[in-house]
Amino acid sequence: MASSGVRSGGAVQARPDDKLLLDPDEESLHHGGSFRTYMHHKMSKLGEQFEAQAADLGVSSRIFQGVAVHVNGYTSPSHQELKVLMAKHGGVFINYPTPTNHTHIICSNLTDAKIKQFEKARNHKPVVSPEWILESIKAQSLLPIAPFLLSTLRDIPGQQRLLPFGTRADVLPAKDGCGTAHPMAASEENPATAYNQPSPMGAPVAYDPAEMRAAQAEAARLRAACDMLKGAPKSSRDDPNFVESFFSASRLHFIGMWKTRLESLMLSGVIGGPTPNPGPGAQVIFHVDLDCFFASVAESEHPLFSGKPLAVCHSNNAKGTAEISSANYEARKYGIRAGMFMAGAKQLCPDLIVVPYNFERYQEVSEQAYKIMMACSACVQPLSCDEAFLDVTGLGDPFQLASRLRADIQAATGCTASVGIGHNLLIARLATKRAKPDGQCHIQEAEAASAMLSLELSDLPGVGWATSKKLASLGLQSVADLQAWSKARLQAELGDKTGAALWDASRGIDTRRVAPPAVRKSLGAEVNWGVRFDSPQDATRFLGKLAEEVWTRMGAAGVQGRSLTLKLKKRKEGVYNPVKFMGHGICDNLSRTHTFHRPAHSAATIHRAACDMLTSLHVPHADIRGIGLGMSKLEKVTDASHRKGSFFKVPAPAGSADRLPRLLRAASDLPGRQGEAVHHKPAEDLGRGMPDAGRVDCDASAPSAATGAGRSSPDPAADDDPSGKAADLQQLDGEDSLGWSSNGEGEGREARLSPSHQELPADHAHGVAPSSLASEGSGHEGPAVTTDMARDRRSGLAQRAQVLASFQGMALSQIDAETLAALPWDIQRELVTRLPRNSEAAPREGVEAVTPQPDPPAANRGAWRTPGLAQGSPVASHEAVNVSLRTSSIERVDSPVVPLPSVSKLDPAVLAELPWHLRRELEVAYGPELARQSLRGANMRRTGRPAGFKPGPASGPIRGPTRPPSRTEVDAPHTRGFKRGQGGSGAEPPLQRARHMHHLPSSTTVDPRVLAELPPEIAEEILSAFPRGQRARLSSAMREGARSGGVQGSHAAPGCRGGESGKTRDAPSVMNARFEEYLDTTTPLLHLPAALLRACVELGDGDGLPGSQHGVARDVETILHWRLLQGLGDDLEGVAATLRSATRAFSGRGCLEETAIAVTASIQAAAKEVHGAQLWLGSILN
DNA sequence: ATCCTCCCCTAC
DNA sequence: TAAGGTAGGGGAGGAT
Ligand SMILES: Nc1ccn([C@H]2C[C@H](O)[C@@H](COP(=O)(O)OP(=O)(O)OP(=O)(O)O)O2)c(=O)n1
Ligand SMILES: [Mg+2]
Ligand SMILES: [Mg+2]
Repeated sequence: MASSGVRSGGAVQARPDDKLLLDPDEESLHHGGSFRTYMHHKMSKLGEQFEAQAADLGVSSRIFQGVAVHVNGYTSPSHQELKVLMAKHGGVFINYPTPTNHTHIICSNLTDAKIKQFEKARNHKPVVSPEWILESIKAQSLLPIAPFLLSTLRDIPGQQRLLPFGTRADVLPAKDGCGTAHPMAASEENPATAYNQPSPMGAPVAYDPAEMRAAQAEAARLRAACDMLKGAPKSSRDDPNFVESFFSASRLHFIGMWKTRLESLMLSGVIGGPTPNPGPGAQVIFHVDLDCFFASVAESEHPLFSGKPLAVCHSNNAKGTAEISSANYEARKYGIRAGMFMAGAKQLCPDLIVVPYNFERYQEVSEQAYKIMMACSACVQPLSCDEAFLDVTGLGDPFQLASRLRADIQAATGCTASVGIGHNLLIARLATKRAKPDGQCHIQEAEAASAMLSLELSDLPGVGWATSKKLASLGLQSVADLQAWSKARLQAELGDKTGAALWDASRGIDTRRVAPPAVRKSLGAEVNWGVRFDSPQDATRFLGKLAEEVWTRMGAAGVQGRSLTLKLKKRKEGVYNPVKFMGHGICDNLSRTHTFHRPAHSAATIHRAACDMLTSLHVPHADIRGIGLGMSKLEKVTDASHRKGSFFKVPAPAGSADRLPRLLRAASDLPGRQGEAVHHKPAEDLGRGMPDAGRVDCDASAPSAATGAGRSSPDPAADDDPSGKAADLQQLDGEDSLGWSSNGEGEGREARLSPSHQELPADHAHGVAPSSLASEGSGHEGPAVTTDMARDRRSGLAQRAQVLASFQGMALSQIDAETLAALPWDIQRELVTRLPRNSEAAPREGVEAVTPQPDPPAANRGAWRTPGLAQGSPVASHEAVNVSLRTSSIERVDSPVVPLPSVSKLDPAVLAELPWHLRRELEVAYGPELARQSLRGANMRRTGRPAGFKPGPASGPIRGPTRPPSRTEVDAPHTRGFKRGQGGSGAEPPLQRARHMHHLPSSTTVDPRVLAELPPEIAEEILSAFPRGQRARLSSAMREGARSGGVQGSHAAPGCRGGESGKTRDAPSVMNARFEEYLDTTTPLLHLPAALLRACVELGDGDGLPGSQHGVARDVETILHWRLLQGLGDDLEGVAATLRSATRAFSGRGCLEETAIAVTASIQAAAKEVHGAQLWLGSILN
């Protein structure tokens, strides 16, 4: 199978962290490694093991006293055997070398890669063959190493790398299979690849003192000018906006969120989307990676730095625990690595130049590099901000292509990139290692197998510290060892997948193909630095921030989620002082997951569930060192409500035009403001459809059902899927949103934004608002300016807030791509992160390909094939890949947009009662500020609860004693619902607010047996809501599943649906019409009793239900709603009866009976409220 | 067998 | 002083 990297999961290793217990203050600082730099721990741990082993074995001599060997690569005798021999004879065996912990390197055969590796070591040690050990033992004394030195290194170190023709080993046809003979030596074409004098054996040359002083001064200036950490409070204790300020300065946050940003940029057209992979067969793969990316950016902007040891880091404190983010290759000669503490780095190189981060620039460079890569090949798989796979099969000579690519990247960005070339992803990736820095390397298929033998196990992608250790414990030290094991044995030891992946990887086998970024499966936010809580309320508050963050990101991504995970780091017993300043130190990691049976629908919902989980984990607040929230079981937001158009952006049809404004006015006490309606630009609107925004379908004949466009001419009878549900359901398991489609027809239909013909006003780049929708009082109660904006504020860039405000309420797709591209980086980022991709309300004008673009595949696939562009600038190349595309914008110019009042003007109570999709819309438009406002509403109303209702904890949604972890938790939430129904007759506030729309359960979650038990007309209604294929499947499953005859005959086969339903007329189409009606009920709040909805929500959230029962719970809810649709909404007893009958259907299968009973009671109790609720709502709305 | 939860591991 | 995030793969073990 695909051997995408080897991973070992589940293995409970003794982490380096765990053992520090030697040191009461956890890891000891003088080791100089970061928490992530396990090397030291690894080494001491193994040293201990060794000592124990030696003791066991009994030391038989002291021949190797004072000798510490590190065995490199495959040897004979084996790694393990040498280890034993050393142990027996008084030597030390070092698994993980540092410049100082060993005296000799033992090695059987030298490869280029190894030489390179040795060269990089600060003080290289003699490299000796294993015979030295064997012979010494034989002689019973330590023999001189001279005769055993490996010949290649016996001469002047580094000398053998000076190859003829003055070119680097990695760009030349080389003995080691590195490089492909090519007439155009890279050195000619690209000076960057020309040989650079390396300092021999990595011993750093002396630097010019004057230059060095100048460089240090420049670095100091940069650090002083960097306001990233200036004067900011530093922990959760003292910074109320800690989450924001932390993220804005976190490098790991930056690289972690990068993919999300790229995806959005692709969607928005700023960066073109990728195209399908060519079919099966031999492929040529590039792995492109910028050299020491962050450091390189600094070097390129300050040439003074080049050639001097440089690192990117927040702090220059030579005793500190700030982490190195990236070190240039000069610094690496000293052993400096990413992740290292500054203290350790300065120890290795006191003259290290330290520069601060420049995230804006990294983003720019990354984008430029991606544009160039996509111009090279349209088939690009992004891996990270500085790294991607390219499929360049059939695009010409790989070596030349790579040279060109690297040259272009360097020309455009000032940063060098290296390219690994191989016949599969694994080989390409390994080749990059050899190529670096600033080189390229082609490992030919024929030499791949032998190339593998020169690798360390940890060179295999996916083999990290724990896996190496595990393998070592199995006696596997080298790739050759690995190859000697059978796949079955590896699988038995390491698990099925891991074993197979290792087996493949050790042979250079990798069946993956360059692929589009997969649909995201989870989304989370966590903070494990600076987290210190003084009270449980602190923790709860913090969780609130995280909940908002997660909720906001979900909105930006257009997803909902059903599974929430809380992650906690709990200070380990006995560890009080993390070595790292404000770090988490040694912790136990805990997590708890909560599954909603329907997607969480507000920040408050998320917060509440999170608080419950926090409580249930029983971690004292003072012990919490890290905390995070993650959402999984994601679904694209395809709710029917979203296809109805947005109240806030759509030109309201006559008659209904004032509906929402009125609602909003009621909510905000603002006078109507239609007069100030904004006319935003008729820009290219790429994102029409909701989830598929990125896929700009040029095929004019393609039905736009998915985008809801078809609904403008509703003709239920004519359409088998009038409700559009089919489209929705398909989207749920839809491909991706980037326009990669695995069916190759994407060729020639690949659509990108054409550069706008409208000239962008120069001011745009300088932050002048493109629209007049500036919020009044954009001062402190202005638009939601979140997370990264905190930095801007501190920077005094208030202007940015205005720019952002001007985009408020717009969808990404509505913003002209050039406009977006011209904006400053962080504004772009903010927009891309915070705005919804699409305006659900966008007028449904067509997107037409101006030119059909019957591009020949090769041209479309890039490689600068486009005539006239062969020498073009990268930008030109990029444009060449674009397919001209224009969006006709009918009536857009005149579309009035309802202006949004400032958040603080919104009445939380009204917010709380809005149908969730409306609230969601507002939240997406406003950003997290609105979520906060909603939260206020929820809390406010909660405090107003009637006496007798069990109050929650003082300051937050934490509830009392929580459910036991495993079983019988089923009744906890239902009990809650029941109690609420009983006691909360009057003003009992809804914790979850009313929603009027519901997902139809996916057909796979509708149990046919349940359907079969239902009254025929209900079952029929439900069936009819599914698209034909699923309907057929369900109904046949239903017929088979139904044992008793009653329902059997009443459901016709798909073809003659309704024919036998016995119900006089064309039942389905009537029902469909009803369904349409339902969907068109834009303000169901007016029609459905709020209390009833609330009761549904009680059931709807299904807190804590075992996953297997969620589908059933959904069914119950769906049924309830169908009954409401049938006009039974006022007949509460009837609804309750329906529910009871559904309950009967479920009972005996051991689920939900209690739930249903509880909800029924709840509904009955709620009935009393209905009248009052209607009056209340009515008063609000009029 | 398959799913679910709670981890662990890896990569950037 | 200093910003140790994010997402996916995968295993163990229990529930169904
Ligand atoms: N532990 C890490 C690893 C990476 N990065 C950031 C800084 C890097 O510059 C960037 C890219 O990661 P790479 O692994 O590609 O490392 P470099 O590009 O710095 O070096 P190389 O030349 O080895 O690719 O990600 C980081 O901050 N911390
Ligand atoms: Mg890199
Ligand atoms: Mg990289």
